[in-house]
Amino acid sequence: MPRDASKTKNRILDAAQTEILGKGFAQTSVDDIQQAAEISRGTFFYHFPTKDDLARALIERYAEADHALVEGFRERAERLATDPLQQALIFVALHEDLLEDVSPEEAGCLFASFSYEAGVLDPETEALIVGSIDHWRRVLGGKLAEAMERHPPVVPDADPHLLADMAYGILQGAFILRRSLDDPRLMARHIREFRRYLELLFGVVEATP
Amino acid sequence: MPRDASKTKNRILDAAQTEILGKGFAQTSVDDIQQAAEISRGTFFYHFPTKDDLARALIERYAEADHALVEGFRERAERLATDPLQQALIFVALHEDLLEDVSPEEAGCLFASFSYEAGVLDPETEALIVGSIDHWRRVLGGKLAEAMERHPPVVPDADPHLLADMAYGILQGAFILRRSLDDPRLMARHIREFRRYLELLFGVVEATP
DNA sequence: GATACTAAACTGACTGGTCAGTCTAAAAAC
DNA sequence: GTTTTTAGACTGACCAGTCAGTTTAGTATC
Repeated sequence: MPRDASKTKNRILDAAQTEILGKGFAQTSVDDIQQAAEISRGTFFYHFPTKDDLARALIERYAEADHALVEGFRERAERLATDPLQQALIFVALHEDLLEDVSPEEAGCLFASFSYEAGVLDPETEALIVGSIDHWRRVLGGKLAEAMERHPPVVPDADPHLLADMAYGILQGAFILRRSLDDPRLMARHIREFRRYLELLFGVVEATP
Repeated sequence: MPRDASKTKNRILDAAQTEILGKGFAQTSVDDIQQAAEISRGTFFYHFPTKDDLARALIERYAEADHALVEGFRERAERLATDPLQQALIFVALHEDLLEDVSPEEAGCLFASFSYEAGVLDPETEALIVGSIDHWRRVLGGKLAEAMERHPPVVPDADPHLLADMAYGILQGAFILRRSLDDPRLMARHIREFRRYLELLFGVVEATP
């Protein structure tokens, strides 16, 4: 009996996401989203009782996709190598591949966008973001911790989880830089540079002084 | 009541900055700012014809302060050491000191905040942000380039400007993480980790495999 | 007498949100 | 196999509130 509701709902979410990544949540009106999604104003509120509900749905979808992506990367890394250090390096390299050639519009993390607009989200959704970021950090941090057990780093007191945080930061910074800089490849190179650090830290590349 | 206009103007700017860093520009109303600054509505518009003018003034002030800070750090680094590598390391370490014990409210960069709210600023102000970010990158990148001439890095094709970008990212990422994480010292440790990378890259610390 | 401010009322555009009603497609009744 | 029913999907005009910005009339300070 019904028309395909989920299709429309996803169109709304898609439109909202690009709009919000560009302008921020508060500055994106329901009208903006409605026009971008090419649906009527009423349809928007049919699917999302309030604008805040949209925000929550967006974050939930984003968090799910993020989780799937990270787990996918982890699995691929574990399939491609048995050594945890190699797995960590592959995990990072997969991010590199993903971020080759990102347009300025695509460049951006919904989590970061909302983190600069505090107070919009209810505590549970806020917690979802924190959990999602944490998941990423734990996966990479965990692999690095395993790696350190087998391959002692060339400096004594290296902290695997601090390294993961650093990588997270490089990712976020790259998003911001991508918006003002022209080079579409820069993001991947930033991550590449981090990978090089790991290689150096674990003595994968020979130091040639 | 008082006659000192610049004092009031600065109070408005101060209030606006903390408010905007917390909630974002669009979500911060003139009333919010006016109440936080404890001035009347009329006074706000006496000093800033439009809300956008406030945004511009804020960015200009922030960019100036940023410039002064970076140049100050550069000068101190150049005073404390003659070797460009040591200067670069000190330059980074000074950031570390600055970011010891940052509260979640303070954690944030106005440039990043506005970068996720595109369309608010006029092109000139936008350019000011880009220029400001670029200045930071050029100072660190330049020092690292000098350093590489004197001290060849242990890996062959290290790019000093890419390294500076990475550092910028770590800084930005640390701001975002600081908002959801409890540890006030984390930011400094993130930067410290980057410094360690530089030391490793330039062979300042001995690799002990 | 000019500058710096206050207090409050006001305007108009725009915002999130509502609602009475229309459309669509499939199931039920004949 | 045509007609009727039904319920979810969708529409767009409309409402009430909020926002940036204006105006006005007045006070305090130098």
